Amino acid sequence: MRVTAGLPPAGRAAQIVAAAREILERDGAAAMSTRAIADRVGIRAPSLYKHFPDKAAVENALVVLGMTETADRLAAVEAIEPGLLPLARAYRGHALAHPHMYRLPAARPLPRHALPEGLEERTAAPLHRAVGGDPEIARATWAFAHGMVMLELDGRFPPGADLDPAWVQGCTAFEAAAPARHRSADTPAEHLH
Amino acid sequence: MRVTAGLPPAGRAAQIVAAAREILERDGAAAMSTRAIADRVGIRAPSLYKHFPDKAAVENALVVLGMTETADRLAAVEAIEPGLLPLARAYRGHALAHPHMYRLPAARPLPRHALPEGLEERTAAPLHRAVGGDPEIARATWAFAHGMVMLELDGRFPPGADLDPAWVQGCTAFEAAAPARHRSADTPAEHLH
DNA sequence: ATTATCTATAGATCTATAGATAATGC
DNA sequence: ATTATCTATAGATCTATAGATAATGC
Repeated sequence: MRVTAGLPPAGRAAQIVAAAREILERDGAAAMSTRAIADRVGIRAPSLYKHFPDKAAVENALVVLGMTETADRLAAVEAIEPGLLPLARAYRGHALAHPHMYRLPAARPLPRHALPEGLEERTAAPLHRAVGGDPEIARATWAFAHGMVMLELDGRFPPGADLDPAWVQGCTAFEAAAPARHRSADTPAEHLH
Repeated sequence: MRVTAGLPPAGRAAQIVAAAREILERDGAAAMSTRAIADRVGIRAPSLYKHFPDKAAVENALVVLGMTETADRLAAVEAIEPGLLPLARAYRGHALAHPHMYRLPAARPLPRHALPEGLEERTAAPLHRAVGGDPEIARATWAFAHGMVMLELDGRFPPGADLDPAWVQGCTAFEAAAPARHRSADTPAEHLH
């Protein structure tokens, strides 16, 4: 009962982050005001400052949450079905399912000072492995995936266009360029210079 | 003299767009308030509404300007030195030189209703030609270039990283996937399925 | 005694409209 | 007569602080 009614400070901070997340996911970053967050928690906006030093701290918590979930999801996909294309599909699916949670850590400068040690690397690791460890190709592939997601989220492709072929083309092209390592049988083998 | 002192309405609208652009390029979209624009023109903010129905109309003029300049630049590069890599370098250079002007038409939903007929297609045409006309590869390549630019602008790559190799890798990969057409001699020819 | 919360409010914005005034063009 | 401009201001925000009050934990 106590737990349900008046939650302790530690739980309150978690409630605030959860509320911020719900507003962010439903209405976007612009709607995520301190007042909107507080309303959802059932307190007044100034009370937030007893739990977080400022609004950026709440946002940073969401960034960490978003990156962690992405990292977990990509790692899970990698474990089940290795390869670039499955990873890319999961990446796209996750971003489209949570567009605002995607934008927060991906489409803005990253608050690196607020991140747990190693999270950024952990998020990138499955992609790095999928392209055979080449950092240049990993960057190019990341940019491709990020660009595809952003252009789709911003409605920049023709309305109703089937974007799957473009994803396949991109993944195929980068797989072909990647150093052969655990390459699946149906991928054409070719020389690299 | 008359021209320099009190410009006619038509010129005033152009002045407003120019002022908005200068603020946008220097301080970004958030700084481009109606008041900041008006200050720079030397009038009061409410006077803007005699020349534009609302602030969005001024922004739309900047979007058209940005897209037109990008289209012109890419067409010029294509005429001088055909190929995907020169185009990509020009694209990157233009975006880095004018980051906020890049973001306005590229990193937000596009106000298509406010665009001159054919401008969107004209901007995309050089890239389409550079990848041999395949629309899927063109989309993938566009996404790659946009992603590279956005990640660089948002400081998402490691600080001080040399991104040129990633651009080369991406362009090479997509050129290899593109249908052979005016392909340069040093590009490895290979089959497509 | 400490902590969480509240009310009240500072202090900065923003876009846009209403209505008055001055300047320009027939 | 029309047009551009002005002042004044509506009406909505925003984040964050100050200081009072209530509740909780020794």
